[in-house]
Amino acid sequence: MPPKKRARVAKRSAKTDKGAAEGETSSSGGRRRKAAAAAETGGKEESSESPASPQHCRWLMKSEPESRFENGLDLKFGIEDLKAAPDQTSCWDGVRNYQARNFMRQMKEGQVAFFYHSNCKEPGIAGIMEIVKEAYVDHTQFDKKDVHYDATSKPDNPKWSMVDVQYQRMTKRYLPLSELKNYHLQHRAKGGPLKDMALFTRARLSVQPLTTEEFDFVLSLEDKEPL
DNA sequence: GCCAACGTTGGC
DNA sequence: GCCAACGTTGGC
Repeated sequence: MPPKKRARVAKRSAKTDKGAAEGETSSSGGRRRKAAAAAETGGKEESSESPASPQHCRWLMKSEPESRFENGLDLKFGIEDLKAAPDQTSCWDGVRNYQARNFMRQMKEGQVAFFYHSNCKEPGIAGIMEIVKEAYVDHTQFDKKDVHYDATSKPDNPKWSMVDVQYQRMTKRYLPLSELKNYHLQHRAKGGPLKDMALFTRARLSVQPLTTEEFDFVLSLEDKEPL
């Protein structure tokens, strides 16, 4: 991903878009590597089981809340940073993984997503945000100074997209990965809403879909004891 | 800091 | 189109 970075990570304030259009899949002419080309088409491998992708409406997006430097730039962007942004809104830039990008392209304004803290002391869900601007060109792919610069992407056919998200609220309590994992294992053994949760079945995906059942169950945990 | 899992690259 | 090598993600 980014020049050696995580595929998640958002940063700075949004509202700065201007990219307007963007569009689709752009599968350019065919010289792309096949894995990439396949991933880029989206639909297919992302839902290997269902020919017609389910149409997701809830999401989970990962970002690192603790400082970590790359090329002298801090990748830190936790929920507190989103909350502190102008209008509590930010673009979610820096995603450099096709599946994650494709999921972002499916996002609709008004949908909600969990803000997940990754690669930190205690990974887990910290809060909830709302998608306030649908997919448009991620400008950082063209910025040589940016950690997520992608020399292979050209302005006349951008590879990467981003969305804008707005802080909604913190969850009533932090929901640690360890707790979610306990439920996942439990549900996998005896059945339950988290049995196929992407956080565990596709651990490296930085932008992932949740079914409403998964989302509601996870959210119900904020009113329960830490387990 | 380690390293398993897995996505991407690129030779053939 | 296969697949080994390589690079990244992210928990622990």
